[in-house]
Amino acid sequence: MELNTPNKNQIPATNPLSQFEDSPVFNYINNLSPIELVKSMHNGQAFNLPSFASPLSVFASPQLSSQSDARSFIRRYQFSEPSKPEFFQSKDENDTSKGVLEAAQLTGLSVEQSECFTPANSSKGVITKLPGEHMESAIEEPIALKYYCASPDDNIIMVPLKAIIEPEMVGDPNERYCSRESERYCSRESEKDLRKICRTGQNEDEAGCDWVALISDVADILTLEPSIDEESDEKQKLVDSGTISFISNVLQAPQDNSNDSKTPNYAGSSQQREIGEPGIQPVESGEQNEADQTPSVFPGTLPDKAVVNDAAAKVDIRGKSYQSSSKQNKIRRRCLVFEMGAHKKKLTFESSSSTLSQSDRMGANIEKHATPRTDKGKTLSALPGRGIGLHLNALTASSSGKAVKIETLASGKQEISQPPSPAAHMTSGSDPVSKSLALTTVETDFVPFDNKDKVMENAAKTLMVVTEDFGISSPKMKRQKMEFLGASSCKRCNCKRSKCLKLYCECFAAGLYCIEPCSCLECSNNPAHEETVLETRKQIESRNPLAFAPKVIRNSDSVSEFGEETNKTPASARHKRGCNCKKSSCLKKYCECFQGGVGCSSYCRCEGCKNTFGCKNGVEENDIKWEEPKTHENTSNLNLLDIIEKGEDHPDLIAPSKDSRSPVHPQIPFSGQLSGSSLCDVGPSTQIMCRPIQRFRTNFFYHLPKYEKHLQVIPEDETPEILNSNCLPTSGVKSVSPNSKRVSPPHHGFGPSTTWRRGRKLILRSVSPSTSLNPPSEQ
DNA sequence: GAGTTTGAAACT
DNA sequence: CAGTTTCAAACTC
Repeated sequence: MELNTPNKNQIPATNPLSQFEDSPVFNYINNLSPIELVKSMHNGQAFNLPSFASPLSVFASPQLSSQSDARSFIRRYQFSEPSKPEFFQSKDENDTSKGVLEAAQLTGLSVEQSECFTPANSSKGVITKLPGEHMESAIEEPIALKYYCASPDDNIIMVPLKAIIEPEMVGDPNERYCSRESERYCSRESEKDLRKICRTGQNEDEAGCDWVALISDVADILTLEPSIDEESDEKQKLVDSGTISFISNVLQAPQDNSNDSKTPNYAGSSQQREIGEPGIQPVESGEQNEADQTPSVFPGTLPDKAVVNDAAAKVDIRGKSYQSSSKQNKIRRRCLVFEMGAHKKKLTFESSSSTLSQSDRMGANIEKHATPRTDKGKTLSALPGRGIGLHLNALTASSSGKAVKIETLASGKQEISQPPSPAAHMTSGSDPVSKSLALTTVETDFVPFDNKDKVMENAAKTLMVVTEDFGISSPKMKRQKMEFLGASSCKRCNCKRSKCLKLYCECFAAGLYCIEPCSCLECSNNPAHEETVLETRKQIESRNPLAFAPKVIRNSDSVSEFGEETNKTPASARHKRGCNCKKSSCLKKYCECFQGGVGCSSYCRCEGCKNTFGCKNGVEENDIKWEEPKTHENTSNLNLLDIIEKGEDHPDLIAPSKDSRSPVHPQIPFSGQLSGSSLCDVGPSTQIMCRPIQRFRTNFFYHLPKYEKHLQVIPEDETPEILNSNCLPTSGVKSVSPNSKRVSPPHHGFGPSTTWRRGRKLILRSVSPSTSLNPPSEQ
């Protein structure tokens, strides 16, 4: 602590007072009318060198390390002004500083700002009122601003999240003492507060909203983080676990993390880099704490990540080789089709945020963050002719589903249950498992594509740990866990000869690049062969515009509100082309209809069909007792079918069938399991975006077969205008294949993104130039 | 995990 | 477009 004193003295000494006046802090203060007068009077005094030294030396924490000097200085510098008057009154500065404080106290905000620059305080100040340029930043980069704010030196100071979501906590006097100790205390408090918030947020819509926002923001940070990760893949993993840990920590009981300033975790290092102070500890320091990282995730890692982003950039500027760009390139891109990005994201978010419940909002938020980020998205979105679509679907969605499912199991109620609602799931605050799972699910959204896989695996592992911790270790559970693990990796192909460039390949068919978990040989379905992939895809689409379209379509007329039963009929959905099963009786996953959880239809040419999901001869499901598989011959009763399907004009608008039958269906292909491919299978190229949160929110689909899971509520009447404009005419295009099989209209390459409104899921689409708008010319 | 079965996709 | 081949997932043991 003694060492710090010289530094702080020296540093300010090198800075002319004029610099202080130009500093953001002053700008900010200037904006505070009460302060303005005082400031003009005492600039020099308030920031003269001696004033910095004394207080700090008194309160400096013994734990201070040289590495944190930079940060210390900044913070000191920030809070020295206000703190001095109250606690270090000395000299003539007193009057000035005090005056500042008093003036500041005239307004709550002023007080917060003027008082010690604790993270909480500062954060609030920043969020509430940002001076000049920072205000702009606030608009453009709210996330960043929430976690750090500019220091006088234009450096970034980490700001705990507490104030952001729970401003009232700022008032804690304890946090206003700006010694090192108190600072650390504040950090801990912030962490606690955040956890607290997370808990309380589950019960409070408003709080929940904030919480969601927080998580979303965190997601942003976390998502971005990998791109600037300077360390190796090993560290990448660390990050992944860290993200999970973060979520876990948020929900778990408060834990101490007193090493905020001392522990050179992400925060410390990044901050220091950011500040660019000598003695800054390299990132390596963060590694030393791999184990500690989890506990410190909150006060440190989170904000750090935010800082790191900037830091990395700045560091690069400074000539340090942190390889941020190369890291970005390292991120594997898996999607073949990409999200449109901001527009869609915004659209989704907005539409969902207005009327949705907390969970809805959460989903929306998460969704919002899940979509467009990652360099992958950036890179690929630029690809011409690519549709808009995010195909993490399977991964995220399925994993979510798994999470939910397992959670239910954890509760010991039923293996494949239908949680009341995602919200309920999230708000069942008393259940740690739920929390953990829920967050795990949510958290997956924060991760970039390939990281998602890793994260999901981590999440799955975490889930396993959690479930085991709670005594959930039955063989069945273990199996489910393993399934979950499998699902976490989304699609995995095992192609040997197709080079993963044919529809045989599930990854390719799903619009995904193959990833490590795949066991394919001579795989060309990777970013390295991007052109080949796209070209091949184009060829396939030219041959069959529906090749990448969802395999299961639903009749729009059956779409209804969630609560309605109108669309619970399997017959309301059908396989795009119908199956051609001969031996499986359409009772195995060989059958795409069965796999998709839909009944065989007149489109099918199956023999000995026993598909109990529906009747291709037009028998309404209502007439079917699903517990008793009903056998029916493949009678191509087109007339009846036409009647039944006259609403098929919206093949891709699928009601979320809160299908009650599927859950009890004796032959549900998935029996609660969500194969990693589930989503992708259905709509890969359909580009239906089933994000984790969506899955999470639509957990009632978990029991549904993979296809059906893809086809969730997309009420046409509620389809956003922007979407409607892109949607097929409601009149629908019924196309008939040469073999008398009706073909669903092409999806126009719309990469639907989904959102929720009034409890229903909307799929937002964007036009993909690559997909033909012409009626499908089914083979 | 190896082998078989199955049916979609691809090819002719 | 029907028939055949190829292919990889699903399934069985």
